[in-house]
Amino acid sequence: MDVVLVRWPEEDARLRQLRASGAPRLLLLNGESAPPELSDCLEDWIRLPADDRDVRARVAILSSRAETDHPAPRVDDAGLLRHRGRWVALSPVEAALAVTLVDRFGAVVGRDTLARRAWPDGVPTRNALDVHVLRLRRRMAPLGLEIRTVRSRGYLMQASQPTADAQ
Amino acid sequence: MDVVLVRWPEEDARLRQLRASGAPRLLLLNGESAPPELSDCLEDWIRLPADDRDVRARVAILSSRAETDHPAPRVDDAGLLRHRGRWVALSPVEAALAVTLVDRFGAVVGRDTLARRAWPDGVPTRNALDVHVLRLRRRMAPLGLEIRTVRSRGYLMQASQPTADAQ
DNA sequence: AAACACCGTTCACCACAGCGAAACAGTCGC
DNA sequence: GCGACTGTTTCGCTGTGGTGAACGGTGTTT
Repeated sequence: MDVVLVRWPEEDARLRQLRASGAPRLLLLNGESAPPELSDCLEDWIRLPADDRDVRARVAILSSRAETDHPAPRVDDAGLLRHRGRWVALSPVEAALAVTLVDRFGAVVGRDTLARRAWPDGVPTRNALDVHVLRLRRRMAPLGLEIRTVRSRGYLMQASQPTADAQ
Repeated sequence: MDVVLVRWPEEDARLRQLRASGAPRLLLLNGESAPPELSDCLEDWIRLPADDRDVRARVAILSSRAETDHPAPRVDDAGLLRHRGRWVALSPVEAALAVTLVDRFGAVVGRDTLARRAWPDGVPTRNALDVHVLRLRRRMAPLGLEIRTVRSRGYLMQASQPTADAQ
């Protein structure tokens, strides 16, 4: 994934956007500025002037973290679910569900919440949600995303990983 | 948490130990060495000679990551027991028990306290609590958490002791 | 020391509810 | 008409919570 270079503190507004979008970013410190407070593991900084190798090394680290760490997908305005450079097209109902799940990526979303977002005027059947979640699951799988069921509580979207559940 | 400073590449052996132990570490690059490949988010590097502010800033970042990366477990509002980036879903009864135990993480919680939290209107059977503690134990194990029994006192939740089978 | 009650662990079993998945059917747009 | 989208039914698996019972360790009583 591409790492965005940000002059700091000059481009502070742009930095906020990048943080919100989750893109990996490298802050380029000019001269005597105080070191920044990093928001997460997808952010790093380096003081200029710097060895070109060092800049490239930090960019490479951020890039690899963005690939393997906690990548947050997003649903664009055309209903495309994008994740790690790839995408799949979603149907309207699936997009509504995906938006809600991505919105709370990594956290549980109740079935009733999902149902209201997908069918504001009332859920057709008790099983309709299950079926659409099933279809969404199959669409998302190639992107390395999965929807985990939390029984009697709802669903949780996360990056596919063989963790957290064994017996 | 204390951040360990490592001269690199001189102290490579020591670095391996630190990586295995999970301690946060800052690599001090001497002169013209090529930048290292970082193993995780608890590792960072800086090229010497460096501004003292910069070293302190990177130490501070690593330290705060170490704090927030290995906190006590927590039970989120959906009944998920989260610990060190992983999670397991708990049933309602288990969640009630886990909340109480996490609340006093590392300290003993009396059986009566647990029973009242799980069944405010009275415990169904004499060994109902035991059975649910057993089930909770098995669910938590993959997270590296365990419940120790303190005879005639209650139970205590803590991180699993290393037992020859770890990852 | 043996017998005993107490406490906790673990297992097997059951009834029930939530959810998964397939298969089918109706609708809409190109 | 074809394919995509959606809704519905049905079947069955699995998680859940409660129960009884067997097992074992511990401290007390006789």
